[in-house]
Order: sequence, then C-alpha cells, then structure tokens
Amino acid sequence: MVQAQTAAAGVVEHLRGRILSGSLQPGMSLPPERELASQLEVSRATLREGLSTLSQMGLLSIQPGRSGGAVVTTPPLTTVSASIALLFQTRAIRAGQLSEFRRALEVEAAQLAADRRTNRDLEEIAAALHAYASADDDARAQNVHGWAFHHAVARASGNPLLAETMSSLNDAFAECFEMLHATADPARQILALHRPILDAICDQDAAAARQAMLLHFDQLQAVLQSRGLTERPIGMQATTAPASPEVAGPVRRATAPLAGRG
Amino acid sequence: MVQAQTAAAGVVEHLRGRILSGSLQPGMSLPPERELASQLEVSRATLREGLSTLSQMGLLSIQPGRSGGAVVTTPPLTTVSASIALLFQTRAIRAGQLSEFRRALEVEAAQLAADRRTNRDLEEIAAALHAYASADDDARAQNVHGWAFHHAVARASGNPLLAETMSSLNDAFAECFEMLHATADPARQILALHRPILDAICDQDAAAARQAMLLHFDQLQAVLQSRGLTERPIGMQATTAPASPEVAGPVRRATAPLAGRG
DNA sequence: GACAATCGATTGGTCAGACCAAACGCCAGG
DNA sequence: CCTGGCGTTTGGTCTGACCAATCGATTGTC
Repeated sequence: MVQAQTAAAGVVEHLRGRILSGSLQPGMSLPPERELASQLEVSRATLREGLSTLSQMGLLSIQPGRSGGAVVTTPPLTTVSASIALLFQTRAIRAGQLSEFRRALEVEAAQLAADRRTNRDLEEIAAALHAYASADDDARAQNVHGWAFHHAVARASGNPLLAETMSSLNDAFAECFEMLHATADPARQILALHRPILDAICDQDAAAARQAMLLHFDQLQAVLQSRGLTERPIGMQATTAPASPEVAGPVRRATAPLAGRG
Repeated sequence: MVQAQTAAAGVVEHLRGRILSGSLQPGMSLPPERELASQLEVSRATLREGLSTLSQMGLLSIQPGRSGGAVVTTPPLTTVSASIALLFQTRAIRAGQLSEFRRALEVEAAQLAADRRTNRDLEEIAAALHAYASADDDARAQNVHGWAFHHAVARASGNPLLAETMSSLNDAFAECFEMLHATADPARQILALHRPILDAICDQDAAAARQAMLLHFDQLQAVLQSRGLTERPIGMQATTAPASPEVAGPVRRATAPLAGRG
C-alpha cells in the first residue's frame, strides 16, 4: 500500500477516501480536531493542514465554534469553475479552444435531449427562448436568457455530467462568454439558430437537434475566426487588484474583528 | 476593502494577488517559510496553511530541502480535471452517463485530430495501436495500450482542454473504465474499431474520424446496455455500508521515517 | 413555568519554539 | 577535474499554549 509522501497528504488521502467510499457521508460531522488528530496519530497542526486542503476541495465545511467538528459536504460546482478560472488567469487559453470544448459537450447534449426530454424540459427550453425573444433591447437580459436556453438544453440531456460541466464553464467565463455571444450575432440571428434546436428537441429528432446545435457553434466559431478572436487568449483579470509592495506587509486586517478584547 | 476572514486566507489572498498580477512570476522563488512568515507577520504554521492551499491550487511548488523557498508555478490543467473528477465522484454518476460524456469529448477530439494531427501525433497513435495488437494475451497490457490510443487521439486534437479533461476522467475512474473496456469486446474487435480511427486521422478525413470514434462508443454503449451496466453507479457507490469503524487508525507509513519527536 | 441573561465548556484559529530528515553548497581529497 | 564528505539551509512535524466565537446549561427574573 502506497502511503502519502507527507503526513498531511496522508490525512487528506485518508479522509477523502472515507468520504468517497461513503463511510463518511455529507452532513456527518468529523470529530473535533484534537480528537481526530489523536485518532490519526498526527499533530493538530498537520491535521489542520489536511483539513484545510479538504475544505478547499469542497469536501469539508469548517466553522469555528461549532459543537461538532468539520462537516462533510458535497463539493459545489464552484470548485470546478474556480479552478478553470484560475487556469485561464494563469495561462493563455484561446477562445477557440474553449468554444471547441463547449461544442463537444453541447452538441452531444442537444442530441441526447431530443431523445430524452420531458415535457417539463421542453417548457423550460421554450420559456428561455421566449424570454430571449421578449428582451428586445436589453442586451444584458438577452445574454441571461441565451444562457438559460443552453442550460435548459443541457439539463434536458438527462446527463448531469454534461449539464454541470457546462454550467461550471459558464460560471467561470460568464464575462468571456458574454463577449463571445455578443460579438457573434445580432439577436435575431441567435434566435434563428436557437429555434431549430428547440423544434428538433420538441420533435425528438436527435439528428436534427445535433445538426442545429452544431450549426450554432459553427456559426459562432466562424464569427470568432472572421474577427481574429480564435487565438485571443481569454483570461479574467485578477479579481483583486493587489497594488501591494514587492515585499509584503502584514496580511491581516488593521482593525481586527478577531483581535478583540484580548 | 474586504480582507480575508482568517489570517491563513489572508496569506492565500495576498500571494495569489501578487502571482496573478505578475508581481510574482512563474519560476520565481518565494522567501523561505520562516522569513516569509516574518514578512507577512503571521506564524509559520499559519503561513504553511496558506502555502499548502496555494500549492494545492497549483500556484506554488513546494519541495523540501530546496535552497530557495516555494517556487511559483503555473497551475497544470490537471487541477481542473481533478475537480471535475471529484465532482463526479461525489455525485451518483452512472456508467452510461460517463460513457456519454466520454463520447462527447472523444468524438470531437477525433474529428479535430484528423484536421490537426502532426506526424508525431500520428506516430504516437500508431504506436499505441501496435502495442495493443502486440499484447496478445496480457489483458492488463491491452488495457494500458488501449487507453494510450485514446489519449494519443485526444492529444492530437490540439485542444488541451479536451485532452486533459479526458485524461483526468481516466485517472478518476480507472477501475470503472477498465471494467467498461474489459467487458466491452474481445481484443480483436477493439482493434477493428481502433484501426479505422487511426486511418481516418492519418488521411485527415475528419468526418470519417468522427464516424469511426462514434462507432466505437456506440458499440461500447450497446454492450453496456445489453449487460445492464448502463445504470450501474460509479463513484460513491457505498451509500449503505457504514461497516468501517468510525475511529480511524494511523495515517502515516508503518515504518515512520519521519517520526518526529518533540 | 416561561423566558432572557449569564457563565462555563467546547472548538477552531493562531502562535511560539523546538526537533528531524532531506537537499543544497562548499571544500578537501583523490 | 571530479568526487566524496560535512555543515547549513529548508521544509515537515510535534508539543503546548492562548484567544475568540459558539453552544449549552445554569441562573435569575417576570
């Protein structure tokens, strides 16, 4: 049995294993740090390093003062979007690559949606389309509803992997996608591209749905290419402007809510 | 200006800001922990918790014994795929859904690979295929080389998002995939499915590559369905077996080479 | 008896100082 | 020049302690 390189990594491995295996289920509480450290035969500092990592992965929720210890949670979708966002902040991912990735997921989703859509799915897709059409002048609302359309289609695929991955991408690149969509086509053209998708899914015509979604993305990529945006690196600017000096000062607050009446 | 809730989070925020803003660039070394802790006016334990988080995000590479401190790095693509994989592991995903997800990615990848493959890509794909063919009796080797084939195709797509996501899925569900492939077809049949993919990519015939890969997955899914494996959950399967003891044993290696003594 | 204020216990967050093991760098010796 | 050892540097871990926030029970009042 291969053990972790460090004790802290061992803690992560061990607890993650127990969570993923179902031995520790979401909602359950871990023992307090002192007790858990004793159980795992590591110091509390080492344990905390591991817990911190697990918390950052979204597997644990740690709150001070709680009676129990850390609470096992299900990682939120934001963990994926956060890592994607970080990735794009730190390296040059091109708009074309992102578009290709979306195409892979969404074309497949549309095809599956045609086969499996429930009436409720259909209603949601149609509602998004209508909302889009109704938001004549409001570019912002159009964007929201345009996205709702894609999400509804993805959900209708009945495959949460596809739907959630796409959702994560959206969260991560809301602004970027906004740019893509906004520059892609005028609203009428997007409507003309979305409507056939809805129709095909409504008719349960998988091939047509696939083709319609494919057309949508081909159109998008064509526009990107014509404007030379394919190679444009997308990166979100740093979320917080640091403006810090080269050598850091103190990291904590000046007037601490934590540094109370000690 | 909102500051971090905890000092450790403050460390993360501060250093991440400096990295994303370019003040700290990949390849540069941070000061040693003791010194950096002093600069940021936090204890070394707190600093370490922050560094650990940054390391887990892929922004830092920490190695013991180095002369300098932690090295600033560019997050690898695997961070994204790892979080996606974790997402899937913590939700009940069915084998059929996973197969669909793979199909979405790999069919697209095959299509792109046909357009973009370099000669080197081609060599790698061919090598994997030949290795598979040569591993007549060794099911284990066949599995490895079968995967290498798919990976090579994905890499040839020229889209790291597709390739890496697929890679990480493999890492996350190695056992499951093994099951899928192993039960899918006899080796000869897999060869018969892989070879047309290589041929199409070699000929730069995107449509044929897409079709060949699609056929491969349709075949796989047909087999899954025929054996009733489509609905088989993967990931957090053990929802009803809390048999393992609540209290855990030690986490570290048995031969504790690091056994500290205070 | 019900409700609110209070006090103590529990728990996470942080700190300080110490030791160990591995890697690095220097220098003597071949 | 290369190579081997040896001290230094650095990360990894431990112990024990203190603070602040929260929870829960106790207490006091209406």
